[in-house]
Parts: sequence; structure tokens; C-alpha cells
Amino acid sequence: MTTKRTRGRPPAGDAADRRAAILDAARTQFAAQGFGGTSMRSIAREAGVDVSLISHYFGDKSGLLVATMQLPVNPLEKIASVVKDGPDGLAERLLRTFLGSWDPHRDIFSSMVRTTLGSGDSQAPMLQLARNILITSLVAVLDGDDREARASLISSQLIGMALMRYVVRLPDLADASVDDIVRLYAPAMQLVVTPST
Amino acid sequence: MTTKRTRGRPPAGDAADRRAAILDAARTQFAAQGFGGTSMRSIAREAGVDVSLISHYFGDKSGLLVATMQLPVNPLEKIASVVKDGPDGLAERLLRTFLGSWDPHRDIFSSMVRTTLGSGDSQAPMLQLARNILITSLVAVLDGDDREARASLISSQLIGMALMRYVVRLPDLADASVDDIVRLYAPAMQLVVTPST
DNA sequence: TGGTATATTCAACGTATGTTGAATAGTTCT
DNA sequence: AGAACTATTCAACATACGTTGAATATACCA
Repeated sequence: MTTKRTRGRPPAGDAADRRAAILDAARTQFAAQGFGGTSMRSIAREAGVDVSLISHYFGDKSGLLVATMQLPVNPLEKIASVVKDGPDGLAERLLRTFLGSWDPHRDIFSSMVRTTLGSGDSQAPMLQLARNILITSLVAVLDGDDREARASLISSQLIGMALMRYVVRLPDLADASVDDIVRLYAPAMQLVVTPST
Repeated sequence: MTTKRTRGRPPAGDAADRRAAILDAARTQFAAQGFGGTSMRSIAREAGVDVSLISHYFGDKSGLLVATMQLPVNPLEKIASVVKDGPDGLAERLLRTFLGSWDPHRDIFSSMVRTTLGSGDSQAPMLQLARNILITSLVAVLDGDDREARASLISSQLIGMALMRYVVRLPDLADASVDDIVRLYAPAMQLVVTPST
């Protein structure tokens, strides 16, 4: 029952934190349908709130998106720092760090991917960051030939896996434990990091 | 100069094939901005044509999308058939078939991914097909433990690579030759197909 | 030559969307 | 108690979109 609220400030006690409700609904819907595919009105509806309350709190739709994507830590930086420790066992460290960072924030990852891919803005912040931070630091730590292509492939392995786990949510990947994934996938990633000689 | 056309059927000779122009513009824009991010008016503008001509030829916007995605062959079927030949050297066969099928149709692949991911329809035809055909036939041909998860991982390797090559277009992957990719990536994929014992 | 079909534009419609401004009710500060 | 602030809804807006129907000019067929 969407409790019919009256105009004006509600008495303290109903304080059911509409702001948080809006953020929650937004996160879910952005993750499920992307930025463009989600309307403010449908977010408002799910949050049980008038549309204009969103504007009041977050300015406009992009403001809401930004608020939605606030993360406790910046996963890309953690990953970049893990790369710096050299190529030995890098695949496992990469996987554990990546999954450790994103598993608690699947919806945000999904939003980012859907938003980034859904609106072909190749200047999108996530793409820039991924390119500059992830690939650049990978290139720096790899040995041998074709470092750029191999760095891109390693990124594609991480992103592809995350795509299936967080966005498409294939059950067998979405429900696997971190240890399982490391066990099954780390050797294959490591083979791109340090090709057998 | 967008030649100002007059109302009524143009004299034969200007026969610059507006239908094909519409399809071209649509393919490019769907590939670049996804289905939702592309408006019929902007397609019409790029094709140098009135909006309603699109409806005339393709019925409605989804009709245009469908027309845009017509492929000479069905790549998923080719891949599924290649899987059937058993796990030995499967990675290389998969990569060559996949790239052979999609390299000539990057824009279509990009459209599909952007459209599929941009509008979180988890019933989207491409997803269903990928799940049922690709993963199912992979599961059938793998040996050992964790077949489902490994099949999902192999798919994620293919999709992730294609994402970077066709959609994001990282230069080092987008410009690499098929042989390069096979050389750099096939061993890593094969290690998921047949884990070292 | 006449009639029908086709290619094309024009004009308008209905709808959904993001946004804005005002109204109202409660809280907090002085 | 009064003023200032905050939370909330309501009503309206301009805009962009997909779609439709009519108008017009040419091509094709008998």
C-alpha cells in the first residue's frame, strides 16, 4: 500500500528517510535498465514519493546518477596499486581485489556499465579511468612482446567476467564464490600476464 | 550540403537509394549510441530524409532495428557447430570462427550489445540465444568439474574480447589481426576448456 | 493515354519526460 | 511566540519523441 501522504512536511516519526528510498530505487533501476531507460517518475513511484522531491534533493537526473555512484573506496585505485607488485601471481591478486571491491556493489557496477554502454559517450568517465589507470598500469608491469594488446586482453577478461557476474547475472558465475572463480580463472589470466616461454 | 528535396517522388536519376541511406545511418547510430539513445529524427537527418520516410519503409522504430540487424549468416549457429568438434584446440577454433563471423559486422555487434545492455531486458533475444546456444553447447563438450561455470567463463572471454574490440574499440584490440589475437589469447582460453591436469 | 503504385515531404497529434515554481505543513532557532 | 528553514506535494511547462494522415510528384503498367 503506497501510503497516501499529504502536502507539507510530515510529522517526525514517519521519518522513513525518503532520500535513502530514492537512492535505493534509483540504484536498482539504473542497474536494471540503465540511465536512459529509467524515468524519474518510475523511481519516484518505487520510492513512494513525488517526482519533484528528487529534483529537490539531487538537483537533476544526472545529479541523482552521480549520488547513486558514490563508492566507499575507489576500486580502480586499489587495482592499480595491486598491479604495481609485479607480474608474479598477478592474476590471482587482480581477481581477488576486483571481486572484493565490486561484489558488495554489483548494482553500481551494473549501472556504470549500462549507462556507459547504453549512451555511446566514449568520453564517459568510467571508460577514461579504465583506460588510463587499469591498462596503463598493466602495460607498465608486463614483460615481453605485445604488452599493449595483452594488457587490453587482461582488462577484457576482468570486464567480461564482471559483465556476466554482475550485469547479465549468469547464475553459474553470479553465484560462484570468489575462491571458485580464482581457482577456475586465475591460471588462464596468468597465462596472458606471463605467457609460457 | 543537404540538398533540399521537394515533395513528391523524385525523378529517377537522383535515385540515391534513400532506403539504404536510412539503414546505414541507423546502423551507425545504433552502434554508437544504442537503440534508446538514437532518435528517428537524428537518423533521418543523417540520411538526409524526412522522418516519416522511415515509418514508410520500416513500419516503426523496432522494425528499423530488426532490418538493421539482418545478417548474412547466423554467427551463433556457426559457433555452436564448431564447439561440437570436441575440446582439443577448441579455443583457437572458437576465436577464429567468432572473429571471422563478427569482424565484418562490428556495427551490428555493437548495436546488439548496446541495445541489449542499455535496456535491461533480460529476455532480449540476443541474451537468450547466447545462453541457450553458446553456453549449452559448451557445457556439453567440456570434461571434468565445474562445467557450467567454466562454460560461462569461456563465453565471458569471448564477449569481453568482442566488447573491447567492437564496442569500446580499444585501439590495441580493435586493430589487431585475427592471427595476433589467436596467438595471444587462444592458450589462455584453452586453459579454461582443458585445465592442466 | 490513363490509372495505379511508389517515393517523398509536410503538418499535426498524443504522450512521456525532465524541470520549475508555488503552496503547505512541520521543525528548529532565537 | 515568531522567523527562518526544511520536507513534501501539486500543478504546469516546454520539449522531444514516435506515429499518422494527407498532399504531391514521379514512375510503371495496361
